[in-house]
Amino acid sequence: MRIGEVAARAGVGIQTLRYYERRGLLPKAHRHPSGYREYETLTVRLVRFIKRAQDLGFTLNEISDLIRLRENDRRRSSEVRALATAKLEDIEVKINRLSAMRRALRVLVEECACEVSAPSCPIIEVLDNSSEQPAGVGAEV
Amino acid sequence: MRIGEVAARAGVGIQTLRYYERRGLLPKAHRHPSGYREYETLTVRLVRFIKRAQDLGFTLNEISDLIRLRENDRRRSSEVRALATAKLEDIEVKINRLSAMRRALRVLVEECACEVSAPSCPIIEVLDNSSEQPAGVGAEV
DNA sequence: CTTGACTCTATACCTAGGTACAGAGCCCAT
DNA sequence: ATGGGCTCTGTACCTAGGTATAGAGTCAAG
Repeated sequence: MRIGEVAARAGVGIQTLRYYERRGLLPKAHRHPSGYREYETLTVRLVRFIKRAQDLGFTLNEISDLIRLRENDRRRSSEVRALATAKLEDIEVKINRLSAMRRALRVLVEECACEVSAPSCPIIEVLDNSSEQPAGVGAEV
Repeated sequence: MRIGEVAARAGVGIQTLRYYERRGLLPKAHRHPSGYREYETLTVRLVRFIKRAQDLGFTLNEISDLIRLRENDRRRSSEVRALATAKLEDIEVKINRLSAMRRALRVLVEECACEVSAPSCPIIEVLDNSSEQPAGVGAEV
Protein backbone atom coordinates (compact mmCIF):
# COMPACT_ATOMS: atom_id res chain seq x y z
CA MET A 1 0.00 0.00 0.00
CA ARG A 2 1.42 3.37 -0.91
CA ILE A 3 1.19 6.57 1.03
CA GLY A 4 -1.79 8.05 -0.79
CA GLU A 5 -3.96 5.07 -0.08
CA VAL A 6 -3.00 4.99 3.57
CA ALA A 7 -3.81 8.70 3.83
CA ALA A 8 -7.18 8.27 2.16
CA ARG A 9 -8.13 5.29 4.30
CA ALA A 10 -7.03 6.86 7.53
CA GLY A 11 -8.60 10.19 6.66
CA VAL A 12 -5.47 12.31 6.93
CA GLY A 13 -3.19 14.14 4.51
CA ILE A 14 -0.09 12.63 2.96
CA GLN A 15 2.03 15.30 4.59
CA THR A 16 0.71 14.21 7.94
CA LEU A 17 1.98 10.67 7.46
CA ARG A 18 5.43 11.89 6.55
CA TYR A 19 5.32 14.24 9.51
CA TYR A 20 4.40 11.40 11.86
CA GLU A 21 7.25 9.35 10.49
CA ARG A 22 9.69 12.19 11.12
CA ARG A 23 8.29 12.57 14.64
CA GLY A 24 8.81 8.88 15.27
CA LEU A 25 5.11 8.18 15.74
CA LEU A 26 5.10 5.87 12.79
CA PRO A 27 7.96 3.46 12.16
CA LYS A 28 10.22 4.29 9.23
CA ALA A 29 8.32 2.98 6.24
CA HIS A 30 9.83 0.24 4.13
CA ARG A 31 10.99 1.62 0.78
CA HIS A 32 10.64 0.44 -2.80
CA PRO A 33 13.74 0.67 -5.00
CA SER A 34 12.16 3.83 -6.37
CA GLY A 35 12.16 5.40 -2.96
CA TYR A 36 8.38 5.10 -2.57
CA ARG A 37 7.17 4.20 0.90
CA GLU A 38 5.34 0.89 1.30
CA TYR A 39 2.89 0.38 4.18
CA GLU A 40 1.06 -2.53 5.75
CA THR A 41 -2.65 -2.24 6.50
CA LEU A 42 -1.85 -2.03 10.20
CA THR A 43 -0.58 1.47 9.57
CA VAL A 44 -4.06 2.70 8.75
CA ARG A 45 -5.32 1.56 12.11
CA LEU A 46 -2.34 3.01 13.85
CA VAL A 47 -2.98 6.40 12.29
CA ARG A 48 -6.64 6.29 13.22
CA PHE A 49 -5.57 5.46 16.75
CA ILE A 50 -3.36 8.52 16.78
CA LYS A 51 -6.12 10.83 15.59
CA ARG A 52 -8.54 9.47 18.15
CA ALA A 53 -6.10 9.73 20.97
CA GLN A 54 -5.52 13.32 19.96
CA ASP A 55 -9.21 13.98 20.09
CA LEU A 56 -9.11 12.70 23.65
CA GLY A 57 -6.61 15.35 24.61
CA PHE A 58 -3.35 13.43 24.36
CA THR A 59 -0.37 15.15 22.78
CA LEU A 60 1.68 13.44 20.11
CA ASN A 61 4.40 12.77 22.66
CA GLU A 62 1.95 11.06 24.97
CA ILE A 63 0.57 9.09 22.09
CA SER A 64 4.09 8.09 21.24
CA ASP A 65 4.42 6.68 24.76
CA LEU A 66 1.18 4.77 24.37
CA ILE A 67 2.22 3.28 21.08
CA ARG A 68 5.59 2.30 22.36
CA LEU A 69 3.97 0.45 25.26
CA ARG A 70 2.88 -2.24 22.89
CA GLU A 71 6.33 -3.10 21.59
CA ASN A 72 7.99 -3.38 24.93
CA ASP A 73 5.64 -5.81 26.59
CA ARG A 74 8.03 -8.18 28.13
CA ARG A 75 11.41 -6.52 28.35
CA ARG A 76 12.04 -3.82 30.97
CA SER A 77 8.66 -4.76 32.35
CA SER A 78 8.72 -2.70 35.52
CA GLU A 79 9.45 0.46 33.59
CA VAL A 80 6.75 -0.28 31.06
CA ARG A 81 4.36 -1.16 33.78
CA ALA A 82 4.97 2.14 35.54
CA LEU A 83 4.27 4.07 32.38
CA ALA A 84 1.15 2.07 31.63
CA THR A 85 -0.08 2.62 35.15
CA ALA A 86 0.53 6.33 34.89
CA LYS A 87 -1.35 6.56 31.62
CA LEU A 88 -4.12 4.50 33.13
CA GLU A 89 -4.51 7.09 35.84
CA ASP A 90 -4.62 9.93 33.34
CA ILE A 91 -7.34 8.07 31.55
CA GLU A 92 -9.34 7.48 34.73
CA VAL A 93 -9.23 11.19 35.47
CA LYS A 94 -10.40 12.03 31.98
CA ILE A 95 -13.22 9.52 32.20
CA ASN A 96 -14.33 10.91 35.54
CA ARG A 97 -14.35 14.43 34.23
CA LEU A 98 -16.20 13.50 31.09
CA SER A 99 -18.73 11.60 33.14
CA ALA A 100 -19.26 14.69 35.23
CA MET A 101 -19.79 16.75 32.11
CA ARG A 102 -22.18 14.17 30.81
CA ARG A 103 -24.22 14.29 33.97
CA ALA A 104 -24.35 18.07 33.81
CA LEU A 105 -25.38 18.11 30.18
CA ARG A 106 -28.07 15.52 30.78
CA VAL A 107 -29.57 17.71 33.44
CA LEU A 108 -29.46 20.59 31.03
CA VAL A 109 -31.09 18.65 28.24
CA GLU A 110 -33.87 17.53 30.54
CA GLU A 111 -34.47 21.05 31.74
CA CYS A 112 -34.62 22.31 28.20
CA ALA A 113 -36.96 19.49 27.33
CA CYS A 114 -39.55 20.49 29.88
CA GLU A 115 -39.05 24.22 29.39
CA VAL A 116 -38.18 24.87 33.00
CA SER A 117 -35.33 27.19 33.85
CA ALA A 118 -32.35 25.90 35.78
CA PRO A 119 -31.97 26.78 39.44
CA SER A 120 -28.21 27.06 38.96
CA CYS A 121 -25.65 26.12 36.36
CA PRO A 122 -24.90 22.41 36.40
CA ILE A 123 -22.11 22.53 33.89
CA ILE A 124 -19.45 24.25 35.86
CA GLU A 125 -20.68 23.15 39.27
CA VAL A 126 -20.27 19.49 38.63
CA LEU A 127 -16.73 19.72 37.44
CA ASP A 128 -15.50 21.40 40.59
CA ASN A 129 -15.27 18.31 42.73
CA SER A 130 -15.94 15.18 40.86
CA SER A 131 -12.72 14.52 39.06
CA GLU A 132 -9.82 13.81 41.38
CA GLN A 133 -10.18 10.11 42.19
CA PRO A 134 -8.39 8.03 39.60
CA ALA A 135 -9.21 4.72 41.30
CA GLY A 136 -12.07 3.42 39.20
CA VAL A 137 -14.47 4.43 41.96
CA GLY A 138 -16.78 7.07 40.54
CA ALA A 139 -18.88 6.73 37.41
CA GLU A 140 -18.13 3.45 35.73
CA VAL A 141 -19.19 3.43 32.13
CA MET B 1 -10.18 39.92 43.32
CA ARG B 2 -7.63 41.23 40.86
CA ILE B 3 -6.20 39.45 37.89
CA GLY B 4 -3.01 38.19 39.55
CA GLU B 5 -4.90 36.40 42.27
CA VAL B 6 -7.31 34.81 39.82
CA ALA B 7 -4.37 33.64 37.74
CA ALA B 8 -2.58 32.16 40.74
CA ARG B 9 -5.67 30.40 42.04
CA ALA B 10 -6.66 29.01 38.69
CA GLY B 11 -3.11 27.99 37.87
CA VAL B 12 -2.74 29.97 34.65
CA GLY B 13 -0.84 33.05 33.53
CA ILE B 14 -2.21 36.56 33.65
CA GLN B 15 -1.86 36.84 29.90
CA THR B 16 -4.05 33.82 29.52
CA LEU B 17 -6.92 35.47 31.35
CA ARG B 18 -6.71 38.56 29.20
CA TYR B 19 -6.51 36.32 26.16
CA TYR B 20 -9.65 34.43 27.23
CA GLU B 21 -11.46 37.69 27.71
CA ARG B 22 -10.51 38.83 24.23
CA ARG B 23 -11.64 35.48 22.86
CA GLY B 24 -14.97 35.86 24.60
CA LEU B 25 -14.47 32.82 26.80
CA LEU B 26 -14.59 34.96 29.91
CA PRO B 27 -17.07 37.82 30.22
CA LYS B 28 -15.62 41.32 30.02
CA ALA B 29 -14.32 41.94 33.50
CA HIS B 30 -15.73 44.76 35.57
CA ARG B 31 -13.24 47.63 35.84
CA HIS B 32 -12.01 49.80 38.72
CA PRO B 33 -11.70 53.53 38.07
CA SER B 34 -7.99 52.84 37.63
CA GLY B 35 -8.71 50.47 34.79
CA TYR B 36 -7.82 47.37 36.84
CA ARG B 37 -10.02 44.35 36.22
CA GLU B 38 -12.11 43.06 39.13
CA TYR B 39 -13.22 39.41 39.26
CA GLU B 40 -15.65 37.34 41.30
CA THR B 41 -14.53 34.00 42.72
CA LEU B 42 -16.68 32.21 40.18
CA THR B 43 -14.15 33.18 37.56
CA VAL B 44 -11.52 30.93 39.10
CA ARG B 45 -13.80 27.93 38.72
CA LEU B 46 -14.71 28.93 35.23
CA VAL B 47 -11.06 29.09 34.24
CA ARG B 48 -10.36 25.72 35.80
CA PHE B 49 -13.29 24.35 33.87
CA ILE B 50 -11.78 25.69 30.68
CA LYS B 51 -8.40 24.10 31.35
CA ARG B 52 -9.96 20.76 32.15
CA ALA B 53 -12.17 20.77 29.13
CA GLN B 54 -9.10 21.49 27.06
CA ASP B 55 -7.36 18.52 28.56
CA LEU B 56 -10.32 16.47 27.41
CA GLY B 57 -9.70 17.45 23.84
CA PHE B 58 -12.20 20.29 23.42
CA THR B 59 -11.10 23.38 21.54
CA LEU B 60 -11.64 26.83 22.96
CA ASN B 61 -14.52 27.32 20.53
CA GLU B 62 -16.21 24.17 21.71
CA ILE B 63 -15.64 25.20 25.29
CA SER B 64 -17.18 28.52 24.47
CA ASP B 65 -20.29 26.66 23.31
CA LEU B 66 -20.38 24.65 26.51
CA ILE B 67 -20.08 27.72 28.67
CA ARG B 68 -22.72 29.56 26.74
CA LEU B 69 -25.13 26.66 27.27
CA ARG B 70 -25.50 27.64 30.87
CA GLU B 71 -26.69 31.18 30.22
CA ASN B 72 -29.29 30.30 27.68
CA ASP B 73 -31.21 27.71 29.63
CA ARG B 74 -34.74 28.74 28.96
CA ARG B 75 -34.79 31.02 25.98
CA ARG B 76 -34.36 29.54 22.49
CA SER B 77 -34.62 26.19 24.21
CA SER B 78 -34.82 23.95 21.18
CA GLU B 79 -31.63 25.41 19.77
CA VAL B 80 -29.85 25.07 23.10
CA ARG B 81 -31.15 21.59 23.48
CA ALA B 82 -29.81 20.59 20.09
CA LEU B 83 -26.38 21.90 20.94
CA ALA B 84 -26.38 20.24 24.34
CA THR B 85 -27.44 16.98 22.77
CA ALA B 86 -24.70 17.20 20.18
CA LYS B 87 -22.07 17.86 22.83
CA LEU B 88 -23.47 15.01 24.85
CA GLU B 89 -22.86 12.70 21.93
CA ASP B 90 -19.29 13.93 21.53
CA ILE B 91 -18.77 13.20 25.17
CA GLU B 92 -20.22 9.71 24.91
CA VAL B 93 -17.84 8.94 22.07
CA LYS B 94 -14.90 10.20 24.08
CA ILE B 95 -15.92 8.18 27.10
CA ASN B 96 -16.30 5.04 25.02
CA ARG B 97 -12.90 5.49 23.48
CA LEU B 98 -11.24 6.21 26.77
CA SER B 99 -12.91 3.16 28.25
CA ALA B 100 -11.52 1.09 25.44
CA MET B 101 -8.06 2.48 26.10
CA ARG B 102 -8.47 1.77 29.75
CA ARG B 103 -9.39 -1.83 29.07
CA ALA B 104 -6.39 -2.21 26.81
CA LEU B 105 -4.01 -0.69 29.31
CA ARG B 106 -5.34 -2.83 32.10
CA VAL B 107 -4.61 -5.91 30.06
CA LEU B 108 -1.15 -4.58 29.46
CA VAL B 109 -0.51 -3.84 33.10
CA GLU B 110 -1.63 -7.31 34.08
CA GLU B 111 0.57 -8.92 31.48
CA CYS B 112 3.54 -6.92 32.65
CA ALA B 113 2.73 -7.83 36.22
CA CYS B 114 3.02 -11.53 35.59
CA GLU B 115 5.95 -11.25 33.18
CA VAL B 116 4.17 -12.95 30.35
CA SER B 117 4.44 -11.57 26.87
CA ALA B 118 1.34 -10.40 25.06
CA PRO B 119 -0.14 -12.55 22.34
CA SER B 120 -0.96 -9.42 20.37
CA CYS B 121 -1.19 -5.71 20.99
CA PRO B 122 -4.29 -4.78 22.91
CA ILE B 123 -3.82 -1.05 22.66
CA ILE B 124 -4.52 -0.51 19.03
CA GLU B 125 -6.78 -3.51 18.61
CA VAL B 126 -9.36 -2.38 21.08
CA LEU B 127 -9.78 1.04 19.63
CA ASP B 128 -10.64 -0.26 16.21
CA ASN B 129 -14.21 -1.18 16.95
CA SER B 130 -15.32 -0.10 20.33
CA SER B 131 -16.07 3.54 19.89
CA GLU B 132 -18.91 4.04 17.47
CA GLN B 133 -22.03 3.26 19.49
CA PRO B 134 -23.63 6.48 20.72
CA ALA B 135 -26.67 7.04 18.51
CA GLY B 136 -25.18 5.62 15.35
CA VAL B 137 -23.00 8.59 14.53
CA GLY B 138 -20.30 7.54 12.07
CA ALA B 139 -17.12 9.14 13.43
CA GLU B 140 -15.87 11.55 10.80
CA VAL B 141 -12.27 12.71 10.99
C1' DC C 1 6.53 60.72 48.77
C1' DT C 2 9.06 57.16 47.18
C1' DT C 3 9.89 52.40 46.00
C1' DG C 4 8.56 47.85 44.68
C1' DA C 5 4.89 45.00 43.25
C1' DC C 6 1.01 45.03 40.47
C1' DT C 7 -1.79 46.32 36.38
C1' DC C 8 -2.80 48.42 31.80
C1' DT C 9 -2.55 48.25 26.31
C1' DA C 10 -0.27 46.97 22.32
C1' DT C 11 2.69 44.31 19.81
C1' DA C 12 5.82 40.62 19.02
C1' DC C 13 7.13 36.11 19.60
C1' DC C 14 6.71 31.05 20.60
C1' DT C 15 5.33 25.81 20.36
C1' DA C 16 2.50 22.12 18.60
C1' DG C 17 0.69 20.17 14.89
C1' DG C 18 0.16 20.29 10.68
C1' DT C 19 -0.32 22.07 5.35
C1' DA C 20 1.39 23.88 1.01
C1' DC C 21 4.69 24.71 -2.50
C1' DA C 22 8.78 23.74 -5.65
C1' DG C 23 11.37 21.02 -8.33
C1' DA C 24 12.42 16.49 -9.26
C1' DG C 25 11.70 11.45 -10.12
C1' DC C 26 8.34 7.18 -10.84
C1' DC C 27 4.37 4.51 -12.99
C1' DC C 28 1.39 3.02 -16.29
C1' DA C 29 -2.44 3.28 -19.68
C1' DT C 30 -2.91 4.77 -24.25
C1' DA D 1 7.30 6.93 -25.47
C1' DT D 2 4.47 10.19 -23.28
C1' DG D 3 1.17 12.62 -20.41
C1' DG D 4 -1.42 12.56 -16.11
C1' DG D 5 -1.05 11.25 -11.69
C1' DC D 6 1.43 9.40 -8.31
C1' DT D 7 5.73 10.00 -5.02
C1' DC D 8 10.17 12.01 -3.31
C1' DT D 9 12.95 15.74 -0.35
C1' DG D 10 13.29 20.18 1.40
C1' DT D 11 11.64 24.43 2.86
C1' DA D 12 8.17 27.72 3.84
C1' DC D 13 3.92 28.83 5.68
C1' DC D 14 -0.33 28.42 8.61
C1' DT D 15 -3.68 28.11 12.86
C1' DA D 16 -4.53 27.50 17.74
C1' DG D 17 -3.35 28.74 22.00
C1' DG D 18 -0.77 30.97 24.43
C1' DT D 19 3.73 33.77 26.48
C1' DA D 20 6.95 37.67 26.63
C1' DT D 21 8.27 42.50 26.22
C1' DA D 22 7.89 47.54 26.21
C1' DG D 23 6.39 51.57 28.10
C1' DA D 24 3.22 53.69 31.15
C1' DG D 25 -0.03 54.13 35.08
C1' DT D 26 -1.59 52.46 40.13
C1' DC D 27 -1.44 50.98 44.91
C1' DA D 28 0.24 50.60 49.53
C1' DA D 29 3.90 50.00 53.04
C1' DG D 30 7.56 52.36 55.06
